[in-house]
Formats: sequence, C-alpha cells, structure tokens
Amino acid sequence: MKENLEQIVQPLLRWFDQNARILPWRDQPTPYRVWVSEIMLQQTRVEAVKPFYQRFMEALPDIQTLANCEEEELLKLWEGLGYYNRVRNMQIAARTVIEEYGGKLPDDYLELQQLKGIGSYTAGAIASIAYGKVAPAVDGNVLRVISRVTLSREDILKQSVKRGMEQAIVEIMPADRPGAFNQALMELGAMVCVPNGEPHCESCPLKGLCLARKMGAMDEIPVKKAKKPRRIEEKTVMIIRDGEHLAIHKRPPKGLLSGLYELPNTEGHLTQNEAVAWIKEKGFSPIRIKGLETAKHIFSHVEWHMTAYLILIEDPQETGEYLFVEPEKTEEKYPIPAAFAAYARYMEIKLGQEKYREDL
DNA sequence: AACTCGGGGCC
DNA sequence: GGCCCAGAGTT
Repeated sequence: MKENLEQIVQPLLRWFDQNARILPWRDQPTPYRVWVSEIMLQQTRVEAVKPFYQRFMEALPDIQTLANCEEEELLKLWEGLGYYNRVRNMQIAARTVIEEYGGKLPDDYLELQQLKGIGSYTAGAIASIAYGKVAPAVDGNVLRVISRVTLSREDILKQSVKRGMEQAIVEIMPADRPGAFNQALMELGAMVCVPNGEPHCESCPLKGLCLARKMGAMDEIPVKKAKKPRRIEEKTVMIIRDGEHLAIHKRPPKGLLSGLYELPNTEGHLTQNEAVAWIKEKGFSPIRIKGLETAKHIFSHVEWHMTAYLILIEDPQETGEYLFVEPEKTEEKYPIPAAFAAYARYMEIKLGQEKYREDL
C-alpha cells in the first residue's frame, strides 16, 4: 500500500505548484490566519468563506482581540456562515492559548487537538501549513481522492477509515513540504476529483495510477453510508410591529442556533384566530393582522416549514422575553440566522406601506 | 457509533 | 430534491 501510494507525491506537488488557487489565507500563512481559515472552512466551501474571512481578520486581527471580543459582535461576524459553535469554541480556545501558551498557538499536532474546536483535521492543517510539521490533514477531499486512487470501497464516514487514511498519509508525506502536500490533496479534491458530478480525470496528475479510473469506478467511490432523513418541524413566525419597532427574541444558550436572535415563533401552523390568541396571551394588543406566504428552511438534520403573520400591535411593554428594536439596528447589531431570510422584507417595511388584510 | 449543528451551490 | 462541503463536540 505504501509503495503504491508513494507514487502520488511528486506528481501531486508538481501539479499543485502549477495550479494552486490564490486564496486570502495562503497569502501569509501565520498560525492565527491558518487557524481562522480552517475553522471557517469546516463543512464550508472556499467561495462561501472568502468574504467572511476578509471581514473577520480586519475586525479581529490577532488572538488577543479574538479573546476579548463581545459574543454578540463575534456572532455578528459569523452571521450567515452557520455552525455558530465554531466561532464560540474558537474564542474559548483563544483564551486558553493566552492563559496556557502565552498567546502563541502550539505547533504540536496532539497539543493542538486539546484546544476547543480543533480536531484531527484542523490540528494537522495548522501544524503542517503554518508550522511546516509532518502531520496529516484528512478532510472530505482527501478521503475521496485517496479512496479513488486506491479503489477503496470502505465507508469513508467511519472513524476507523479516517484514522487509517491519516496513518497512510503520514507515511508518504514529504518532510520538506508537508503543508503543500496536504493542501495539494485538498486542492485536487476540490478542483479535479470533485465531489459532485464527473471528476475531471483528463487533467488529473494522478490519472496514470488511479485505480478507480482504471476500473471506470469513479462514480462508485467514495462509499458513504446513507444518512437518516431529516425530521420536519412546523412553525408559525410572527412579525410583530408597533410601527417603529420590531419584536425579536434571543434563542436559548443551547441547541440549534443557540444565542442568536430570531423572529417570535411557535410550534405548529396556527390559523389566524389562533395567532391572534397567541399574541394576546403574550400580553400584546394586536390591532391588525395579515397572513403571509409560507417558507421552508433546510438545516442539516431538520427542516422548518413555516407559515407567518404580520401583526401590528399597540405600544408594547417590555416583557423581557421579547426585545423591541428598530429594524435598522437589527441589521447592524443583532445576529439573525438565514432561516428567517424569507421574511426579511416584512421586518424592514415602514408602517403604512403594507396593507393589512384585517382590522381587529 | 450515532446524533447534533447552517447554509448554500451544484447536479 | 438530493448531495456534500478544508469537521468537531456531545451523548
């Protein structure tokens, strides 16, 4: 196995030298810059990360500023990227680095993995790219490329398969260019040995030795066990306006979208009468109400099927549960997940522009 | 080992 | 409509 796999090293490095994309985090691969990029890139495509990365690095240029950042501002910088615990964990790790390592990110593969949010992949990426150390960085790209090259039909979602791949990679990794080698594998997976659609084998530096290509089995590999279907949650979303302000609600500190702000909502699809009753139960005095279009938002493991109402109320008293904010302030200050994007225009409209269907 | 956690682009 | 992405933490 090792003898065979060793043949990929030089062609891969040569290809990478000619074809590496210019990416913001490749510019000055300092430990912090690599760290931030790798956290953002977890389960997230390069093109999606780019705009977030630039803005984040300007706002929080080093570990110290990250450690000191207010959580609200931190989440605002991450708004729309998803997997929000990534950035909270990164801040926890930043504080650990300051307290235990004098503010310098460790260079050791195993020590890095002790930090919150840094697993085997991210530890290997930082150690190899930022510190030039021999360590594996096996992500979905690498699992796909290597399993195709070796015609492996093992389930790449199994931990044991990933560990085996990490070991195999370490054994062939060139000691003089570990960072380039890890990035080359990922780059090939992203640009040539692509995850969806036909791989571009004609332009692949490994086409001569790829066993999946030899057998015409590129479409059968990698093998992944089927995942279970998403559950569906029905919700009714309330856009509650008093004319000047919009009601928002901070989600609980644990679970889905924890700590982010949302439009008031409740379980199930409520009729208009039920929605009015719900509003009154919350202590508000509705004046007018209008039913809005339905919307769907898909998460990894859940689907929200939403219906919604636009509701005008009399001047609210602060309940503590709900915050009444100016819509413009919402955009600059409160992180709101993309799940509510379908109703964004109702959050922003000026009172009077919208015709309510019914007076109450 | 199974489940949780976002969002978007591509087929 | 399904797939998967420079994964990691929790149970």
